[in-house]
Amino acid sequence: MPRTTRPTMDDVARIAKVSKPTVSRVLSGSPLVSADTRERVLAVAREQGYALNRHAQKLRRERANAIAVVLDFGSHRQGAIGDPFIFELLAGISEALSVRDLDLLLSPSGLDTIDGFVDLYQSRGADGFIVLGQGARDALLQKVARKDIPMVVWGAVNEASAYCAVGSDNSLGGRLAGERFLLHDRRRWLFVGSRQHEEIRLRFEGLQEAARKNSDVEIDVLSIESMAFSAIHDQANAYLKTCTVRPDAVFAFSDTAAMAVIGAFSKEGHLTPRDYSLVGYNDIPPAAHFTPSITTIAQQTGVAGALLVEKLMQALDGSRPRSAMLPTQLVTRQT
Amino acid sequence: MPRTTRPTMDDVARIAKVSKPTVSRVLSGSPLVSADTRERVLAVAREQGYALNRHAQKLRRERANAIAVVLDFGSHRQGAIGDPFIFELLAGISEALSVRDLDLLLSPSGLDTIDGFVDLYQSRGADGFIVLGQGARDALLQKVARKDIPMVVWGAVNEASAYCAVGSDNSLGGRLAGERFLLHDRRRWLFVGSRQHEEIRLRFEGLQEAARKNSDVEIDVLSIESMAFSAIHDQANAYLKTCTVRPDAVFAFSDTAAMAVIGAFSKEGHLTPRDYSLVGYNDIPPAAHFTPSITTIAQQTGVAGALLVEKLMQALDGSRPRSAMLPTQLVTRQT
DNA sequence: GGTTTTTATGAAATGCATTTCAATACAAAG
DNA sequence: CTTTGTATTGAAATGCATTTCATAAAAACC
Repeated sequence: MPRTTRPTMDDVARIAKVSKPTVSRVLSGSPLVSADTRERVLAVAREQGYALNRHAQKLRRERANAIAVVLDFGSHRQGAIGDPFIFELLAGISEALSVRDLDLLLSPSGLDTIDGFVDLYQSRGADGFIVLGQGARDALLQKVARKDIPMVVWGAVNEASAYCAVGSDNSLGGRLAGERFLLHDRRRWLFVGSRQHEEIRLRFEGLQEAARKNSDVEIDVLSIESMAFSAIHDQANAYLKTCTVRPDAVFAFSDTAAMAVIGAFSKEGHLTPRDYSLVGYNDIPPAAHFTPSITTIAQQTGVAGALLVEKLMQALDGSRPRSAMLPTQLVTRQT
Repeated sequence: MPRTTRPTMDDVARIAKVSKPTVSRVLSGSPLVSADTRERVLAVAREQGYALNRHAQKLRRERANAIAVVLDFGSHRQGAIGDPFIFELLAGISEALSVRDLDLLLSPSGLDTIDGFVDLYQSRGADGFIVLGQGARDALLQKVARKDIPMVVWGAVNEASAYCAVGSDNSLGGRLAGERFLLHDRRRWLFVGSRQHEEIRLRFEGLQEAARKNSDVEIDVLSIESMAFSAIHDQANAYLKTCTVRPDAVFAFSDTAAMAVIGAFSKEGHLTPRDYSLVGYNDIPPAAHFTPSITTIAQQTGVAGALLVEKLMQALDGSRPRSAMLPTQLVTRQT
């Protein structure tokens, strides 16, 4: 007759004729057990189909062994403007956590208020947080950081900030785009993106900085309201129809947005690279194969996830990791 | 002097002058407490900054309140062929779980063997599993299902399968593509994708089925080895250079792959829609705005996530949910 | 007024592993 | 042969909330 209830550590101990602590030691790889005891215990555990109860373990150890990754799906759905880019970031994080044997809790609910963060943290639901894109909630994150909750953020790097951020040099990205426009003698620039997002605002600032090198340059802004692909497309289309002077340079906050702009503008006969230069952001794979291929700003996605996790580990160890800025690079293509 | 150790339920009980069970009842919203006791307890809990220990709760309740979502990042990195599509699926799942107050454990490690699944399940790390894309590991999943572990899979729907699957009608998708090719009098078809993946194999079968309606049709297969965007691009390019007869119709397993093919072929002067018809898969947002815009098969991403979760809930309740097939649709565009 | 029901609350048992501290056994040293 | 050190192992305390069962109090019924 098969056992009706799962074996516990006590059962294993009894059958292997050792004590519970010994079983515990074996299972957590402690060197304090003799080789044959270890083997005996492992054999019994295996033959009994024993699996240790993670919650008992976490309760006792007083840590969750899990990291919450916060991600604003809202802005990534229906149009996925979030790009393969965020996905790669997530993949990198997942891998880095995996290596450290930490669970990844994806976008737990309730993290739109401090209380949500504090509660999840205090209730030991997560040992730390990785926030992807501070978006428009910088204020919230500042408060979280002040509560001494381990957290790192992907996004705009700001030395004055209370939290540790990792992100690419957005302002440099903007500058690179602007310099390219200058090189091509473009004077009427259009910035596409929402300045509510800190990181995107920095890109805009970089662009402005480049613009100052030539007093003729004028920058207009198309402030994106929805992240949905088709919404951007429509907004861009409407813009072109109503603007007094058509832009001869466009800097879009993402490659996907750039694609939307290309489509919208071409419907009105405004073509790149003929009529305007275009620079996107992120260098997602299709950007290279789009027609025309898209000039863009590449970020170092590969290392980003690992770096975020590394910084968070430092925070877990009680130290205060420094923010880090990853280099960005202009990838010159047709547009 | 501030308390050095977190308050426990006992503390709250003592301060509120009630017993521990009463606090527990209040916190879990039981109707078995009088209104003023409830209020008093909540007030004390708030003022003491009490947060219940989730692990103690999970230990006692004997459930994790968490679902593991398994996702093969490997095939989605460096080129993200996984598409915005998988991301949308994930968003849908995240939301549906959130509503039910379940945590989402993203791709926990070790789930590449049965033991991994069994262990995570038995150790109560997760109450159930959602697997995104059975890929090449159908055999593993069959075994998991036979262990009576609650699981639903996004992918190929096969009635003979031991597990519950939700997916779109892949074979219909293939048929629709084939019919379009027939309509345009295309005879030399090329299928781009790996038949190791069950879902993709079904699309191929659908295509074959359509082909049987006309005896002149010949189908060649470009078997994709890597999911990376540039790898597909290179493979497609190499194919075109070495094939004896150039294809006049291409059915690609994803829109992203379709983009890669368009790029690769156009380099050799082989253009769509002039020289060949092309049908992609997934209808990701950029597909509509690519130049040329891509004809594709649309899946019902919106409901997929919610449906997966719903089926899994049934499985958790002990019933055996039926597999479900979502309709697919041809979206006709330029290619 | 006495009895049955309902409502509200508490005592104690339970879920399970880890860690500290003490004890034993055995080997090395003097 | 005693002393000291080392390697193994175990008893008991600990981490914290939920649930069952029992009890007390209040309300409803005859």
